[in-house]
Amino acid sequence: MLDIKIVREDPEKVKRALKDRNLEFDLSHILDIDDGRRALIKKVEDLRAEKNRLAKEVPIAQKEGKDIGELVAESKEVGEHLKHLDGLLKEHEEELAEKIAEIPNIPADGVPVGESEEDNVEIRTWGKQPDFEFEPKGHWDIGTDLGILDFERGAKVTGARFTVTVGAGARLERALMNYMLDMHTGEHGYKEVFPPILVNEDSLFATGQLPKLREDMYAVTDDLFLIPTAEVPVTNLHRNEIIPAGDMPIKYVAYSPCFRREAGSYGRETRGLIRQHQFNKVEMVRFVEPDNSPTAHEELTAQAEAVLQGLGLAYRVVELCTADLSFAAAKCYDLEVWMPGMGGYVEISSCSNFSDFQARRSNVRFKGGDGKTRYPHTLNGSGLAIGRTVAAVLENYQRQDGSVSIPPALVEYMGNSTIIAAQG
RNA sequence: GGAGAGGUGGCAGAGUGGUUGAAUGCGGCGGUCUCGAAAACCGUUGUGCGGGUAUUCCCCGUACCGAGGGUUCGAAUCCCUCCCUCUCCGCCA
Repeated sequence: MLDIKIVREDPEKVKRALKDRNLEFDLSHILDIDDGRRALIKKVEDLRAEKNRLAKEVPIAQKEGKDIGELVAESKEVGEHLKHLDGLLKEHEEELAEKIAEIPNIPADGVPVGESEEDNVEIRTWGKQPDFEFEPKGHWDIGTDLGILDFERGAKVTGARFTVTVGAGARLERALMNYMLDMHTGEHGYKEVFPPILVNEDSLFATGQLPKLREDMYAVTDDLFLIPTAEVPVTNLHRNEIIPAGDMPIKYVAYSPCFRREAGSYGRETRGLIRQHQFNKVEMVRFVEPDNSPTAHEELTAQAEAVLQGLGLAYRVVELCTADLSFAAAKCYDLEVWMPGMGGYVEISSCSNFSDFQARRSNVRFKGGDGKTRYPHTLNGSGLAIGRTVAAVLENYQRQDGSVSIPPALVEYMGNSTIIAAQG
């Protein structure tokens, strides 16, 4: 959520941001509501002051044995007027809150302006794409042939885009989860949390999924939703809190399953593990002081990259342009892993700086060293999406005989196996 | 799911209609004292919004005692709905 003061004081900046995102938005309407709202606040508070004054006079007059009839009558009159204006004010405030919640975050300075994902900018690449002396297979074929990915039974048990991992496949999923969590807790200083995977609407509003992306999520009974990412529960851990000075910065890492309806995406990347309705992910979330967020963002991105490097997977880092930036993000790097079987790069991590956008929506503040209360900046990044990592390992480490060698870093997590052979 | 109790400032804990943003204690911050520290004593102690010839320290108004409504001239105090916590029972991985 943007600060209404910024919209009021620097509407040109907001207009530019919206234009860069290729959005049409009527700011003048918002400013009109805000003007009306502030005028009403003044009137309402003056009336309230008057009413408070009268109410205080009543017991005094009573003590002095005076007639309070006139005071009461006057107070009643003020009360009527107040009630009317208060109702109007409430309407203004609700409309303003609704409108301002629909404005996306302002892109950070330096974010490339673009019209579509075509305009994203490659920042760097890492690693060497493996050479094969044979035609590399897609991970769906590798996994199916080895008996470690079962797409058909996943579809039977639940439906399309649900997959069962079996034997060494299931173990690989678990190994990756532990490998990533161990790295981020052990080497990068994150505190591990294991959050609820059902969240309420307030939490989804705070991180920016609601109101816009309702259709992309699974709603269950009791007004709860399955989380699309651990970002939601973890970022909401401190909703409506003031973080004490000594507790900043905060670094959380969480494993969670993620659920996405992927409404409207049918037909795109449907094969294999790339676009599932349920997948596992390890997510890093940070709360930092505003000045530190650009540095923290680079650091967080490097920490996600460290996982790919540890696994020996070639990848590239792409900075999203204004058109591709998500609603709440001010700046975002995508990590795209090389998939030899698919013959292309696939997004495996998204590392974003949300500036104070989510903090405002969730009303998280922190006490600075100077004793002032301010909004922190929030950041998060996948470290990594596990399903896609399984796919990447299978494709990059496949061998001519159909088996898959296990990346050295994962051997200890795979019961010291070095190879995945066909399952019995 | 049933029965009961309860949600007050960082914490503990008063406060059942009247000048209460809220006693008291602890904690925190500042100071006095001390070579220094402790103790003692004194002072101070939240958040949001609006306004102000205040714009890195201020002043005025207003709101906030789980949330939202209601009664009243006036509500932390009374009424209603919801949420949460605790105890006991039931059920249960």
